[in-house]
Amino acid sequence: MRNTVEFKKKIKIVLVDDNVEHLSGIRELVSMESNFDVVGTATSVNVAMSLIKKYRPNVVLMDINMPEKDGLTAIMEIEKMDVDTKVIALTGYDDPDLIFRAIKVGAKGYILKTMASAQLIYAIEEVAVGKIYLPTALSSRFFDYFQKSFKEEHTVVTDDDNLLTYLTSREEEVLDLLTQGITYKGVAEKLFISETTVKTHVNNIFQKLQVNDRTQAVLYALNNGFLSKRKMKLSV
Amino acid sequence: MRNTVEFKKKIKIVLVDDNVEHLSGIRELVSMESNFDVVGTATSVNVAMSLIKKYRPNVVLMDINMPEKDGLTAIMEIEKMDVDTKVIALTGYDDPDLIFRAIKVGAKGYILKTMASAQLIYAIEEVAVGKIYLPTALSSRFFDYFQKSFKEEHTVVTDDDNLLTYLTSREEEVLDLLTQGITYKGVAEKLFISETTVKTHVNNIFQKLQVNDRTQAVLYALNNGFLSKRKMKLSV
DNA sequence: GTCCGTATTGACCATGTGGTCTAAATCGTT
DNA sequence: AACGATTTAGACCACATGGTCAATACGGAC
Repeated sequence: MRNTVEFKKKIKIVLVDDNVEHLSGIRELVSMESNFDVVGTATSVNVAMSLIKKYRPNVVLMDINMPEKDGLTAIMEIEKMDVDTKVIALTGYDDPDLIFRAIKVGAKGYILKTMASAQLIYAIEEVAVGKIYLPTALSSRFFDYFQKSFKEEHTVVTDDDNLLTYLTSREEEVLDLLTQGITYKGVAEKLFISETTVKTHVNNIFQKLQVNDRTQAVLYALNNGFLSKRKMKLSV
Repeated sequence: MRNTVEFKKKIKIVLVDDNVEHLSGIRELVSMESNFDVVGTATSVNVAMSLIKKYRPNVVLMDINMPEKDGLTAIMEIEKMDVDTKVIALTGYDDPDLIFRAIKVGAKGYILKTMASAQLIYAIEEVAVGKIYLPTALSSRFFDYFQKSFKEEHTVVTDDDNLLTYLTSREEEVLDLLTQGITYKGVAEKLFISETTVKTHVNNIFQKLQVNDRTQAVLYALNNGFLSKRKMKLSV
């Protein structure tokens, strides 16, 4: 298994950590692998970015507990560069929110500093070939967090006393057009009905949604998952 | 290890699959475990729901490739019941979108029918004790999909030609109030300026956002991450 | 000091919008 | 056949909204 790797190019790595001792520690550890090539190290995000632009490494090990310029925004910037450089987040804390945000901004791996060195090596190898690596302990934290954040969104949208449910289908059509910023006249033309009729519908919508102008109606619709409804019917 | 389990209560399981043969196959498989107790099986979501309400199982194995009432909506409903019943999605396909949606609606596990039976047993045990179980192969699919969907959102919001950037800070304040559905008079009172001034600001906003009424302005603001901006400054 | 951008305010007017009342045609239900 | 809900439509009115022009005041930039 390891032999096949020998034939490939070495994995180019850049290390980023504001703590110099950590940096050399990690460097020593990573350098022990014969197919790893540490092309640069940095103690600040700014230096790291220029290193990355220069060497185009395969993998960046990024400490995300740095002051000044935050490690997360650094990951975002690297992602925005749209190059083939993968970032593994490195930190001391297994805070679910931090894990979630790191993955969200594009980290391809997340390793705790307390984890065994073998795990770090393995993560680098996996990430280098395009996979995403999250230790099981961390991935379950991630999933928990993910589901919770979605459950909150749900309870808001799926609320039983959602006034949108009182709308008739025609009123929904009209509201749909209102949420696109269309005037009475525009709606009337689209639905092939008179402007007066549109006004009647709109007034009924206001009554049912307990608002008194179109902006509030649109806001209510958007905040209560009006757009999500038709999506649900097709895809969930 | 297994001995400690013996002292605990058995894990109550409900199986749901529209294919009767699959159903009996899974039942046979699951029943072999001494600490599993299959309290019911169903070939339709409706029957399944009443079984779940009746027996309050610890785990539900749910085939999500069923016609008529979809398995995913079934999971949503179970979640909405807010009971301590965990659902493991069971399917033949490792479609990333399907995996993502299943987890999104609250599935605590996702197993392919082609996977080894030992994996299913393990998944049930893990999920029963409150963990989330996704085989590595599937979790990497999930993460890929997750990051892609977020990357798309990003590119929209971070768009360079975002007209919102042309607004002055005062105009942003006014727009902020507009996105809450407040009238000229209301805005004037909140900002301690005259109604006329508000109108001027609003007109300038329309010019800059290239729209011609407040609804469209609000929609533009919402669609281009106006609200997300202040959040970002604090939390990313 | 002068210029430019921003914030402020007033006046005027056309039109869009919201509120209310009435009423006809249609459709499904009882 | 009768009823209720929905969809359609007109009339009328008050007021909010959007468009335009002009003017003052303040701050920073050159």
